[in-house]
Amino acid sequence: MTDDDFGTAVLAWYDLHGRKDLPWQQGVTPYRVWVSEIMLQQTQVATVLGYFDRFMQALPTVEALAAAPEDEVLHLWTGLGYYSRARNLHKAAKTVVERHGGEFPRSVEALAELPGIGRSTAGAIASLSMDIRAPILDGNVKRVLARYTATAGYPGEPAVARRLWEVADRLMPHERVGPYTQAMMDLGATLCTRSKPSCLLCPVKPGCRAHLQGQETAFLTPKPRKTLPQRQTLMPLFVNDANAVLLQRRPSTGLWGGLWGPPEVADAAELEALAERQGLVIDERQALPGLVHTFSHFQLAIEPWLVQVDHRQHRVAEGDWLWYNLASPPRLGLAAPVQKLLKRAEQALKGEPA
DNA sequence: GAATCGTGGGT
DNA sequence: TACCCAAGATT
Repeated sequence: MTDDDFGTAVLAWYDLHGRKDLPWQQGVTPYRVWVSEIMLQQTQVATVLGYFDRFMQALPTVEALAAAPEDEVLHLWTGLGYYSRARNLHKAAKTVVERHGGEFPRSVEALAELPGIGRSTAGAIASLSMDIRAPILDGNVKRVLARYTATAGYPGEPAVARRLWEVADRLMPHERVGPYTQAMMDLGATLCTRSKPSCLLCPVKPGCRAHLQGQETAFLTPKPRKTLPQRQTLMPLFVNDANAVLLQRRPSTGLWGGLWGPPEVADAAELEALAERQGLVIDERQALPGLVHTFSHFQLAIEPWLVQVDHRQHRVAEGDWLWYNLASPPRLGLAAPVQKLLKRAEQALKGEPA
């Protein structure tokens, strides 16, 4: 197959078998495509389906997003993970409104200057919503191209990535760039899967070096793994008589950046000291069942304590602290395990067994 | 170049 | 079960 044949075959396959009914493919605009692409970074389509429409309904335009409080944006992102994506999205929206008059810049280079938009996401936005010829290189496309060219090596290595970008650029047609971009992702997602690829149905099988060698699953080279470090933390859930839990805004960098959560302490003594500092008089406390959460790069053991405090004694927390009312929760960002903890605290307060 | 950043699904 | 890793970007 020639390079031209590749694009032609991929597009013909897309017209018959590509996905055209995803929410962000309806009423295509740079804003909708941008939000979807950010949500889809390292996140499966099925997961994003539960977030995209709700986000768009709450913040239909880049102006609405730019004007929204950060807590609202993080609230809409709650449970989706990689929360810096949401903060960067918010920041980029403000830039688009304030510096570009509410219009997205119409080049990959300018798009990639916005926070949270790298080369691949910029290529996706440009090709899908602006008809600009710019390739993408996400997990799906990496796999398709690594197999098609039998490119060995872990793509995290810059030399391998550089080579795949060259291939991506060389094989991209000059017409119908939007459908082509969508087609490449669909090909990787539905046919050229990590295990058991459906080569029989593949439009570019005649030119696929990996298939010709019978070595499809030898690509991609997997990421080298290390053993997960273990961490441990104590999370006191201070509850007042109104069934509100004391939460603290976490720093914008690091784990769960910008979200709200229970304070973290190393031991019981530190818990006492924290209560003292906040003017909280402890009525009673009990340990709730522990929680072990596995992240990509470490494992965290959370020991939650339910600590009921005397409402007549405490003063209202301010600044980075707030009382989170379980009955009427405010709109702010919570990490998934924190949501789980709050639910657990609510049950314990109702007297239900843990 | 290596670490960091979440959560959920597939094998 | 224990890994792998998904429409990656940033530091």
